[in-house]
Amino acid sequence: MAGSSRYNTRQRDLILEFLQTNKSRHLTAEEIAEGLRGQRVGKSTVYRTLDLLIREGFVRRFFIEDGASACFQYAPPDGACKMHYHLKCYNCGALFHVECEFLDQVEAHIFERHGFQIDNSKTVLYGVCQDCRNAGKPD
Amino acid sequence: MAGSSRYNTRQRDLILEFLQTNKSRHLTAEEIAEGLRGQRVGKSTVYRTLDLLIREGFVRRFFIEDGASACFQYAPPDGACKMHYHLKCYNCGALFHVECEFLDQVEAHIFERHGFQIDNSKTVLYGVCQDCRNAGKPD
DNA sequence: TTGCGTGCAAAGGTTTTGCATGGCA
DNA sequence: TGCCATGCAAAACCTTTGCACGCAA
Repeated sequence: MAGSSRYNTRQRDLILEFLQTNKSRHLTAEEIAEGLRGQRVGKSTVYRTLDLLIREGFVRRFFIEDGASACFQYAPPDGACKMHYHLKCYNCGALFHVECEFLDQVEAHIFERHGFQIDNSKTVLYGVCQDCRNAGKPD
Repeated sequence: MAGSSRYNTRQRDLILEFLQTNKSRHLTAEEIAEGLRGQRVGKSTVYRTLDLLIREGFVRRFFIEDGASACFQYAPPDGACKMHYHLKCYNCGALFHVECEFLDQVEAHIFERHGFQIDNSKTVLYGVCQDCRNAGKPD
């Protein structure tokens, strides 16, 4: 279930469970390792397992505006996150899941008119969320 | 012209010129340094100059799907790239500049309906370009 | 001449890799 | 038991920083 790899291990289950529990967030490898502190999961294992889960399509990797480190998110092929776009506030870091027919139309339009097949599983739209705008412009 | 910094230096001119010459591409710091090889431009200077140009609004920084390194692109505040979206093929790396009223509509829609202000200067739509699709699915 | 900008090298942070050991099947 | 997965530490990589020197104004 956790993937088609040969063995199921305690560590892989823990990592996958942690990702599922936090499926609405973008997590760094550091945060995952930190969240599993005390449960004997090495950081290399976190990276290796994430690579595995990405290859198997259970996890997506994003590169966030800050740049330093990659972010990961649980998003199985048949899950809800397959079908929608992600908006990321670069001020507060909040992540929004938007199911929007406009975006679907754009996807179709870009495909028909410009010959480009957008992959929404790899795309994040950056901007500023309502709360941050209300709180005053970020500097 | 190259920015409001105190001094204009040979290195800064070279870097800016290289960025302008390649304005349709996403360049890594490495590629910029490489492109100026033999012209006595240190890599630290590339990074420092890019930071400066970003702060001054002449250059944008992107974080690309491959992940390892950041990409930079010349895009002055009054330039053409201000007004449109970028499509990046994650198979061949090609970058497309798309001016599309659909995208503007989506931007407006997301803003009105979802309260989120998309910043197209930070957003890149990932997918597969026509040539790569025609050449057969990437693996 | 002044002091910012540069280059080199070292430091800092993230991710990958090598190798012996542990644990799943 | 066989062999994949793990953990540690070292390596690899990108980016930033410290410091003395060079160069623009």
